Amino acid sequence: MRQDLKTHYGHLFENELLEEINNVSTLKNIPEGTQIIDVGQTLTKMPLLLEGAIKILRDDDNGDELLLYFLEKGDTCAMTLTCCTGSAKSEIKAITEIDTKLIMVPVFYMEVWMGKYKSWRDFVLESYQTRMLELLDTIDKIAFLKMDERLLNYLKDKAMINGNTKIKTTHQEIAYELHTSRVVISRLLKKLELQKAIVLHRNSLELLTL
DNA sequence: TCATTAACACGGG
DNA sequence: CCCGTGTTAATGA
Repeated sequence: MRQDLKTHYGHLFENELLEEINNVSTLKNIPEGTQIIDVGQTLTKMPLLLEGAIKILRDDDNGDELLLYFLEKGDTCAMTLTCCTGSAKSEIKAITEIDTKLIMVPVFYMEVWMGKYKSWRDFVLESYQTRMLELLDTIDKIAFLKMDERLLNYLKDKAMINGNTKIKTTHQEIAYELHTSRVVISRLLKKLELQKAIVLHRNSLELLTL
């Protein structure tokens, strides 16, 4: 784990901090499609991503969901950052998008390191800033883009994260994450296929334009 | 006009 | 058969 830390966070944190992280954290390998955090769950550890990707979803009252953004390597969970003091509950749901390797840090150390290490403070603040911008970007898309543009955007994000233009998903799953109905997704996907932007298969599709 | 809902047929695993 | 997919008709915003 020490080597993993060095590789992914060595350029951010000084050796002393890396050593502390190493001493108090646990390394986890989490398979694709695993729910890591649920709404209402109390957060006791904060994740530092080494490899893989996690999708962050917001649940509404009816059990409907909406994709907020993806976390990739080097990212951390902003939700954890906001409720590191006390024992606040999570407002979001986190599910691994692909196989993911991450380090879990007990939230107790978050505060300690905030005062002790400038590099940690900078990292937390910058993460917070980045997540905020991602959120704004998502809000912009929901507010100003039509569903067909959002769909294409979503597919490109997926392709980017998987490092592959072949995307393994169903129309229904896309519909949930973009918060619309499957009929719409099916129709739009069909349209994209006619435009030669994608190729449709069962349980997967392939992106042709990047 | 366009999204949603329900309903149905098709077909692959 | 079960489920994902493609399509349509009715309804509503």
